[in-house]
Amino acid sequence: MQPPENQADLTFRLTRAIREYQNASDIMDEAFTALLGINRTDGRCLDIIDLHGHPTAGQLAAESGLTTGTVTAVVDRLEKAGYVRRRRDPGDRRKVVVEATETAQELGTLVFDEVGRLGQALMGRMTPEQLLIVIRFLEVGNRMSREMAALLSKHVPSGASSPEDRRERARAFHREQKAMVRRLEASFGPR
Amino acid sequence: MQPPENQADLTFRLTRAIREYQNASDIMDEAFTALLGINRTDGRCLDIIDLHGHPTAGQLAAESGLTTGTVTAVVDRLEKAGYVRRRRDPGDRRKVVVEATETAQELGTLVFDEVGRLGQALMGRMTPEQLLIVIRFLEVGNRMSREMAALLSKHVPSGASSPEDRRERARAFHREQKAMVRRLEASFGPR
DNA sequence: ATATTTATCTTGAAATGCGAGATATTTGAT
DNA sequence: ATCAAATATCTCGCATTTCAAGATAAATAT
Repeated sequence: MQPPENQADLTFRLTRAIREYQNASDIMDEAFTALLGINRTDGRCLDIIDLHGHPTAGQLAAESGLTTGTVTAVVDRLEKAGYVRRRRDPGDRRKVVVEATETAQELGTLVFDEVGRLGQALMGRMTPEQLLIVIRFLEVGNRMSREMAALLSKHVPSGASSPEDRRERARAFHREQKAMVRRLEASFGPR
Repeated sequence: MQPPENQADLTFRLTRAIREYQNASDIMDEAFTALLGINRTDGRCLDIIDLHGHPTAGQLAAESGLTTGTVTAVVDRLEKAGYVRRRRDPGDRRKVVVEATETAQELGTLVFDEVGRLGQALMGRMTPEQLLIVIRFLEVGNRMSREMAALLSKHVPSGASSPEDRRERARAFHREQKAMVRRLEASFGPR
């Protein structure tokens, strides 16, 4: 019985699976995007629209990291392709609400509902305890990433910047990060 | 004790955590990309370069879904920014091998090593059995996604296509997908 | 009532990506 | 050994996408 080595192997294997998860879902999204005949950015925005229900153009811009001008063009293209429509928000007529059409939803269902069913089948074979283990792992990981990203954003230069400045900023982030890591690690409880 | 409802809640919660995982890691990548002062595509390619060690330009094109001409421009920009360098493959002088510079690696380490440490700390608090549950879940999910994506790619039109054609293709995919789902579900074993 | 802020769209210019083709290298056939 | 065919990357003209400044309309604050 060699728990230390076994643990290390499993840790490595899990790290790898996590990293590959991102890649696998990217590939699926790309294929869907290609099926719809839209470009990568438009596909990303359509996913955001689906995930958020019916965001305003501004919300879409914020979520996607694109400028509002670009979002106008994205929505124009998606509207032309028949995948979204615009609606004025009745409570604030400055705002344009963007929603997915029935066409987009139908295609999404055709492509993703069986994946979803398969996922349900997989989860259906797991005990509540097992589900909770995975849930906790992912939820903690999500929280870690979000907090780290928020902190890192504070160190991003607002305009042009030299390589030396970037390195200094990365160092400053690293120092603050260590404090955050200590706090988060403490929240994990005893080892 | 209500196992059916509890199970459904947990399943929903896990589905949600999975979907949010993708978003969380995207946000972290975006922040890193912004710190480096490179655009989204260049950041994506730098990630591929890091993940694959030192891909050839052609491999980078295949992984990224970009044309080789575009990859040349991407590598030009990354090289100019000091994050990658080109090297001729001594065994085949047609091939250009692209590798990350020490600068890129240093910045990557500054930004990601503590996240990695935190991940290790989280995993260090889990038993081998718990690790295995998460590993299996992710590895099965990764396999599902990859196989689905490969099948879906076969239904992507090779050029311009009408909305009706896209719908038909999605339907055809759906039918073949069901057979695949049955096979994959059978591989999960008894419920 | 007026000034200020907010939300989206327009526009000119810059950046990015595609696709055809050029160039160099390697592989396969004779 | 020689030549044809295939492979790998880069070049180039053009198309598409994105940015940033500014315009317009609507909502909020004074």
